[in-house]
Amino acid sequence: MVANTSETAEGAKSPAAEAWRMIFDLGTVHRAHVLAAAAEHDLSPPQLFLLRRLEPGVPTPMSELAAFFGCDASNITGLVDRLEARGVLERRVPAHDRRVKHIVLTEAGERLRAQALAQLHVPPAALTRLSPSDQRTLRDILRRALGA
Amino acid sequence: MVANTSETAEGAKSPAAEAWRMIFDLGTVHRAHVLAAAAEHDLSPPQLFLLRRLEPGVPTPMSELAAFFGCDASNITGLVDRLEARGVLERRVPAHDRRVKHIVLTEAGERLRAQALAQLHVPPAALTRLSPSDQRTLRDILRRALGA
DNA sequence: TATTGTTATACTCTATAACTATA
DNA sequence: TATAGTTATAGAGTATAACAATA
Repeated sequence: MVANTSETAEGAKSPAAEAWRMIFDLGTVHRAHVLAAAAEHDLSPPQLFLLRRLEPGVPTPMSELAAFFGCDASNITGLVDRLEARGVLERRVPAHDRRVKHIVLTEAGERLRAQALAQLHVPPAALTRLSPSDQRTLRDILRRALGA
Repeated sequence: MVANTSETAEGAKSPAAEAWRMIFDLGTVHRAHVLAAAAEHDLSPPQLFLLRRLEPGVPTPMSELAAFFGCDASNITGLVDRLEARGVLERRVPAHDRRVKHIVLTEAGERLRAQALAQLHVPPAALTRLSPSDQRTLRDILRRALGA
C-alpha cells in the first residue's frame, strides 16, 4: 500500500462506492455538455434543471420544487420569476388553498423543454462506445437501482 | 404512440440514451447529498469540485482547470482567490513560463479534500441496495466506459 | 503577436431573516 | 399558530471585455 488517501484506495472500496465515484466522473467530465445544452437555449443550468423537473401538464407546487432540489424556497421564487417573465411557465393559485402556487409550463415552455432535453439527454461517447450488450446491461441495472 | 415528447418516448431510445438519462436522475436525486458534503466542510459545490480535481502533489495550471470545468478563466481566479485566502491551496509560478500559475494543495488542503471526498463518495441507497452481483457488473461496465 | 491570468462589470444563484397572506 | 411564498440583503458563481505581464 502506497500513500493513498482513503478515497483513492481502490482495493478497500465496495463495488457500489467505486461505481458511484465513476458516475461522478462521468458527470464532471460532461459538465461542458450540460453547459452547452443550457447556453444554446439561453438557459442557466439551474433553469434547465427546473424545466427538466416540470413535466408537461403537471402543475407543481413551488414547495415541492424546493424540496426536490434541496434548496431554499426563495431560490425557487427567483428562478420562477425569470422563467415566467420569459413566458416559459406561469403561476396558478389552486382554489382549495390560496397560499400555494402551482407552476405549469406554457406551450412555449413545453417546446423549449423538449428541445433542451433532447440535447441534454444525448449520451456521451463514453456510453455509446460500449458494446450493445453492455449498454443494455447498464440500462437494466440502473432501472433496478431507480426502482423503475 | 401517445402524445409523448421525444425524451419520454421510451421505446425509441437506445439503451445508452436511457442509461444516460437515468444517470442524470441519480445525480439530481442526490443533489442534496452533494450540497450536504460541501456545506459540512464550509465549501460551495464549485469549490468542492475544484478540490476534487486537484490531486495531492500535482501542481495544475489554472488554464487546465478552466478547460476541465468548461468555464471562463476569470472564474477560476475567483475560486482560487477564496480557497487560497483560506489556506487550502496556493499559487506557484513555474520557472519555465512566468505567465502560468500552478495550483497546489497545502497540507491543510489535502486533509480537507480527503475528508470531503470521503463523504461525497459515499454511494446512495439506490446503488447499495443493488445485489452484490449487480454492483460488480455496474462497476465493471463503468470502468470500460471510462477506459480505466 | 499570442497566451496566461487578473480586474471591472453585470447578472444569476443561493441562503438567511423578516415579512405578507392564508389556513 | 403554522404554512406557502415573497422581499431584502449579502455573498458566491459566472461570462464578457479590457487589461497587464510574459512569451
